[in-house]
Amino acid sequence: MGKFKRNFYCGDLRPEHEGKEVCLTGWVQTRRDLGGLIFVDLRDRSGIVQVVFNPDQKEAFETADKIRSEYVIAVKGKVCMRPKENVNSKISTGYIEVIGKELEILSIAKTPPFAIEDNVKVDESVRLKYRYLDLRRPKMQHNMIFRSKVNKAIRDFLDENGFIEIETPILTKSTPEGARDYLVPSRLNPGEFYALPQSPQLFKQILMVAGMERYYQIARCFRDEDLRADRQPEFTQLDMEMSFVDVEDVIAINEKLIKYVVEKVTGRQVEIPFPRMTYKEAMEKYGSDKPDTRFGMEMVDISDLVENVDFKVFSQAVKGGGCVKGLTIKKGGEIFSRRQIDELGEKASEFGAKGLAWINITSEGIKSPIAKFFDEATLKQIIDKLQGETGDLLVFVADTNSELVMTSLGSLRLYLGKTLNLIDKNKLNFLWVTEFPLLEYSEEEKRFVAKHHPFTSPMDEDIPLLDENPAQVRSKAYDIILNGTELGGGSIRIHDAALQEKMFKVLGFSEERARRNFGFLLQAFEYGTPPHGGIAYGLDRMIMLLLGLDSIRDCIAFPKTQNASCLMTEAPSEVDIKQLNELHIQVKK
RNA sequence: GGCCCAGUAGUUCAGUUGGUUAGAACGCCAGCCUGUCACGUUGGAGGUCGUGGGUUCAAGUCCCAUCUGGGUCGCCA
Repeated sequence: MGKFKRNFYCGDLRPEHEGKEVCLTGWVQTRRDLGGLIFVDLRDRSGIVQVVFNPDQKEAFETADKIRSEYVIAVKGKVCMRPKENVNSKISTGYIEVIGKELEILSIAKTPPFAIEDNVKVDESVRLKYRYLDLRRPKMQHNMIFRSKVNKAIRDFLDENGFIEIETPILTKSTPEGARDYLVPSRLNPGEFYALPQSPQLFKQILMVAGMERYYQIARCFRDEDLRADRQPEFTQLDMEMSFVDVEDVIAINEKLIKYVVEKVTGRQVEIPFPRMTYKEAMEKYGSDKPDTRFGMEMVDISDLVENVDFKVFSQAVKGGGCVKGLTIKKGGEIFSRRQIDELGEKASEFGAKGLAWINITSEGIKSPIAKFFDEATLKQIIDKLQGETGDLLVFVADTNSELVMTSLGSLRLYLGKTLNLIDKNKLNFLWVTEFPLLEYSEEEKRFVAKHHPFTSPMDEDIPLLDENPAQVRSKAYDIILNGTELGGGSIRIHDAALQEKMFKVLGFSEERARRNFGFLLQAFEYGTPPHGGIAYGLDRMIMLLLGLDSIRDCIAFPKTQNASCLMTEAPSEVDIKQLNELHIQVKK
């Protein structure tokens, strides 16, 4: 440290500090050299204040002549009111300025590749390479501070509610099912590997067996899958687990948690309880298991109306076990030209639909390539069911595969919501989606796989279906959705060893394989297991949404690129042959 | 693995049907300037046009391959 000790932050200075001798430290934002007078905007974490140097203080003035952008300096000076005509109302310290008396350069700086200011137009790869400069920008500092506050609020609430923060291993056991593991070779055990955790799932359940009752952790998780704007290979979960609870208990405490955290960090009011929707309802109305309820335009099923019409695309879809669903685009007929309606059809194809039928309700009557297939009464029934009015455009997807109808039309709904600006960005729409299917059939593996994970409990009344119709079994799983994004999900777990073994059997695990992969859990369950359940949130994603960011990378200090590399450290990189030898690893070239 | 977009000065971009010495803005450097805060003003420096190959008398521009960054589908229990 230099000669002076900081006693004030730049951004904190106000008229009330007039006359105070202060010592400031920070980075030079800009220097404005007027010849006989030098202005320096000094920046620290708190903000910016203007420091003036004039030739009366010869030594300081001469030093001020030398400083440049991003030099690190210490300034001793006096807080003065600015003359009225020189007030800068754009900055919070604009009524005052500091008359510099002494100046010390603590560190010189190369010219940065981009200006340290918000809204700077610079490619993200440049920002990532010089992340330490990017993080100096006020917006990024705000994001990091916000994130820290979220963490603190979470810890405060959970601590207050009897949760214990427990760390679980990073070097752990590879498990099949789910995402690809990151592997770590073992030096002491040739040919064997640890895996980095995809989540602390098994450990938190074991902690329940261990009698911890209420656990949480802000845990780093790793998944070796392709990246997205909201997906990083290493990410942070808020992980929770509770004993002696059912679905309602988990939901209740989590609503309180979210209310507490969001109100604490954003000041915005959150109404609880949150709305709920079953998986079935979500799929049928929104074509998604994470519906964005910030706008309407719900899907309407017209299968019953068109089962026997002449239009074979519709009737055969229904008869073949599928369905026909439609959306009402309010004033869509006025918004979209014929050509744009065709483009909408192309969009629908991209989303997997075989085609897009449409009915345009114009003031001159119905315009539609399919209307001729319906008698007057049926047409009226369809329009009535979709609450179509003059000017509206009704669009339909039909298929023998109901799920395809729902997901493609659901994607089209989202696309329309975005392009037609139907989404109110100021809303915070929390939503629970419940009663997820326990299993789904994997065409790739020719067997049932767990929709959530293999430890999720079936709903009690559906347990008998496990044998006869596994696809019908609903689970005690729930997702928490915010504005159409999955914030987190969890479930009540199976705590009965026999049921767990049955579950493995349905999943096609041999007893041997179940033992090999999860033996420790099954064994633990034999020693007195409380009913338990929990949830895990994608914390980065939650922070991204609360900050209104487009990318998760903007709330992670050192994120990775789409190639899962770090442009600053240049990881991953090749390693010394000596290291490989110690790890008993040979690289295939 | 598929599809789409981008890559030209430190940064953000322009660059015509292929044709002279590749431009602009901001930034940077130097001079002048005592009330600036997007300081002003005068002058100056700065380019393997992502990389490799090809077509051509001639390539930033056309073709092929490849690398990098971003978006997206698959994938993400």
